[in-house]
Amino acid sequence: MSRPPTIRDVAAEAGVSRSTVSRVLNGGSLVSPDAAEAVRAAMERTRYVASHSARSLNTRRSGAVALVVAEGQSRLFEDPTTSTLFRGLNAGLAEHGQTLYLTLADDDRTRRSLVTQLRSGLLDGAILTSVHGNDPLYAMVLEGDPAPAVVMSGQPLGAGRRLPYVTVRDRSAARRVTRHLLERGRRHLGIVAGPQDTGSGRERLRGFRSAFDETAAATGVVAYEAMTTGYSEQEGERAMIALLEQAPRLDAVFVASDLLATGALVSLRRLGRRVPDDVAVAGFDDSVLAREAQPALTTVRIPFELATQELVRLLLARIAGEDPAPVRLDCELVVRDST
Amino acid sequence: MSRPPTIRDVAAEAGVSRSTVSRVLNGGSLVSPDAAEAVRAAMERTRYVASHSARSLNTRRSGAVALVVAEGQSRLFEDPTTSTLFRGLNAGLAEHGQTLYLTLADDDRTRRSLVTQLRSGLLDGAILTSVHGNDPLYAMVLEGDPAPAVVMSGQPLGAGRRLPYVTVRDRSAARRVTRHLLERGRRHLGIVAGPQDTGSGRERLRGFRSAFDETAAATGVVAYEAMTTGYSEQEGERAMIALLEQAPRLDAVFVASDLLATGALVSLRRLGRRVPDDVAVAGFDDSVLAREAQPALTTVRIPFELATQELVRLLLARIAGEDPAPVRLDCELVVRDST
DNA sequence: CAAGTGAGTGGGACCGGTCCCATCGTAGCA
DNA sequence: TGCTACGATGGGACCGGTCCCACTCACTTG
Repeated sequence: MSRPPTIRDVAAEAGVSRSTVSRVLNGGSLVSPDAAEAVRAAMERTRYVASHSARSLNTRRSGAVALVVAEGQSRLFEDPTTSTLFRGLNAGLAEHGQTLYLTLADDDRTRRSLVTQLRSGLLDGAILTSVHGNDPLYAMVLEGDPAPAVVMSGQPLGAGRRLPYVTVRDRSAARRVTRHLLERGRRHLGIVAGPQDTGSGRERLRGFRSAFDETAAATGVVAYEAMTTGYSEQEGERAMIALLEQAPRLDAVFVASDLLATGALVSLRRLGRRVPDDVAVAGFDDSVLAREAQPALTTVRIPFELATQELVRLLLARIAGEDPAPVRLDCELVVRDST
Repeated sequence: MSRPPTIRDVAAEAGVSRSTVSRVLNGGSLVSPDAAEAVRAAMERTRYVASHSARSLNTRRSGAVALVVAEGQSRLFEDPTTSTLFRGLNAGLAEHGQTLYLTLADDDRTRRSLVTQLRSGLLDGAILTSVHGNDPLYAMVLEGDPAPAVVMSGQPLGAGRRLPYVTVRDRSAARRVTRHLLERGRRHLGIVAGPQDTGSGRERLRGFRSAFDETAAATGVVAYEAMTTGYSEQEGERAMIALLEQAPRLDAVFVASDLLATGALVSLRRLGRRVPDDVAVAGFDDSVLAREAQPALTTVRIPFELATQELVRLLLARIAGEDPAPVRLDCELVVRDST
């Protein structure tokens, strides 16, 4: 129960000065091999671990960043894409010596708390995800001089537009999916569009509409739309039912996420529609759900690996005080059994 | 882009000493109303936020703790119980001025990193969950003098037995569920038991067996068992199929979690068994899934609120250097439509 | 009226690192 | 051989708070 050893204890144990110990801790340049070895042995013996607060008081860096989920309703990680993002960022940031934490900012208390953590230096920065509309969080993290290092996963709306972000080209991907359904000869097209107060939700709907307007409207194809307020499986089930009530002859549907599409499949099965024979179904994300689905889902592959790398790059740049440009990534259509 | 204000700037602005500012920051006892007001106004004007590292260097407290998910395979929050735990702890800890982060410790790198964060003072403590078997993490967090403040959600096995923990009385709850199925007149009992390298998984199976041995074996009732290695929905689907192959005349099944049970329902539906007419199904947790399921699941209500409170209490006690006793909580059987 | 009391305040030391500068010793070079 | 250059090292100041102690001053009390 004695006090944990400090750098002075290690120095005494190794027979060198604290400066030398500090140098070993920070890469060991300008230290003789003998001294370095003596210090390492002393650290081992004393079970020394550097004090986080003392170090970060000088460096003005904590080495910790947060992935912030700004959405309250959701079951957090119900959607495997969030989980994928978390793991990817975790590994990517570790290479740069940063630790990643997941945290929630879905009400006034948690939002305030997050901003304080950023301003007080507990966190070096944050990556925002699942932000809806013009979330008050945007204004809060844009305030101050310097403003906290915050980047956005997905395209921000409202005040958040001033944040650096990484997104995929949702609109053009949605166009491609829609054209694919038309090429399959489908005539009664539907979309289960995601929440219209998120960038991806809006863009995917726009892409669907624009592909329809361009190539389909003239040829007598009809289109139907249903919206959701989130990306949960349950909402996918409900929206699919609503869509079929509106359009009983529906023969193809583009669903704005794989998780929503999983729900849509449940409803279709329950209502006795065969996929893809009666209704073709396409998703978005190419998450594990698309491969596991029965039948396997045609979907859009988001380049998660690349997106993660870019998010890490943007965040580190912001922490370094720079102002990086937003990133837009291309997606790939993955055709499977459901269309 | 000027330096953020320090306590000295605030003191100068308010015309008092930094001691007085510090007192206001820490509750404001022994400060005259005038001085307190002047300081508060100065903090407002300078947009002062106390440096986290400077503060925690003195207090030896960071005010941050982590909820650690030690399981690699899972989709993190697929199971809503983890999400519930996270939100509950978040709110409970906030009342004591602690922030909660979620973090992963499922491989060597992340385990080491966690322990360093605890020893360096970045984190004051941690709550472990989803730990399997005799995870190496146990040994790592038990080492040191003083050992880091770590408590366990769920009953630990292996070396972890020395950690304070909060668990429910899984065994007696499982007995109650099993007896309930028997009282419904079912004769071909099955269990989809959770992972046998977790405390809850083992205890729920033991409870099932003991209820069977006591009351059923003599009366010609038969029992079948299937195990899983995790608590995912997919494993529930697979285990249910395996169980039915082994026991086609099965007429009741106790599934060790609601998420597993959701999967079991999928398989039963696919195989044309009606619930509860052909097969009665009971789950565990009373998560949102149980209420949403078709039909609504009979299950065991875990007192989440109480469990969360107790976890907070145990963790704070550990942080304060105490050695609190483990906690075991009673559960309640909730009968719904599935049995 | 002197002494005691306690609220309110200020300042120095300190927490445990990092950073910068001064110093030392030796190898390299003219 | 003398001077320079540079690798290696030590020590003081400092990061921005908290803590403790000393001090003032008004007010109570014997």
